[in-house]
This record gives sequence, structure tokens and C-alpha cells, in this order.
Amino acid sequence: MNYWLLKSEPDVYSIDDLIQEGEGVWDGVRNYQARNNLRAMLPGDLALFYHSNIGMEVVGMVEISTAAFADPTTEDDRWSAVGVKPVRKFKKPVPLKVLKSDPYFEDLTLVKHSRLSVMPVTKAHFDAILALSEA
DNA sequence: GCCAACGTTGGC
DNA sequence: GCCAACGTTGGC
Repeated sequence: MNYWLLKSEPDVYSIDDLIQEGEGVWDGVRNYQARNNLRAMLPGDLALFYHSNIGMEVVGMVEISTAAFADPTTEDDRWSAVGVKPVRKFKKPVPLKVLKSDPYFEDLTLVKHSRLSVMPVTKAHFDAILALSEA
């Protein structure tokens, strides 16, 4: 079981959009490192859902429902997509500001490499963010 | 709206 | 294969 963080601009695709759909396709990734992370995902893996630009906070948790397949938004077979299902939306989202101000998260990729859109998260960090969402 | 960080492209 | 130019992302 692996843990991840998925980043999306909410005015393009938000956690509410995913909840409304019931199941979504995480596509449109055009970065090799992010794509490699998508390809390492397995059904049942859990991911945090982060809203970039607007909100700038971790807003919920999702589950990977389908392992990587060809990205349907392009003919180019270099790119991959995965299926995702909502698990829950946080009552109390966890702002980037909080993660940045806590030394515990200084190695979190979201903090260190803010441009990567699909990244692995350690179980410890994952659990700590869940705990903050309930604090 | 700006700009730093970073990835990609293309000329050499 | 290097690197300058350029485009994009995303925080501020």
C-alpha cells in the first residue's frame, strides 16, 4: 500500500467535481516524474487531494481505483492516467501554510518541490495530515 | 500581477 | 551534449 498526493486547480477539477462524478480519471499529466508516480500506483492506494492556486490546502482523501492506463486526453502514448474514487472530503482542510510552518513537514514534496503534481507521501506524513484534518 | 523555480526546446 | 531562450506552474 502506497500513499500519494494529487494536485489540482479547483477551478479546473475540484474534489467536489470528483465527488459528484463518483469516480474520476486522473489525466492530463504532462510531466515525466508525475507520470512515473501515476504508473507506480495500485488500486487501493490512498491519495491526498490538494487544491493549488485557489484554496492552497489539502481538501480530502481519495482512493486509486484503477492502475495506470493510456491517458485518454492525448494520442501520445507517453502519458498515463489512473482511476480515482473519493473517500472523504475533509471537514477541516489542511492549508499549505500550516504544512510549511511545521518543521515536521519540511521534507514533504509539496513543500520542497511545489511544482510536482503527482507525488509520493510517506505514511507518517499522510497520517499526520489526516490527523490535522480532524484537529 | 509578479516572479522564482523548473521543465522543455532547439541552435550550435 | 551543452546551454540559452522560452513556456508553464504555482506561491505570494
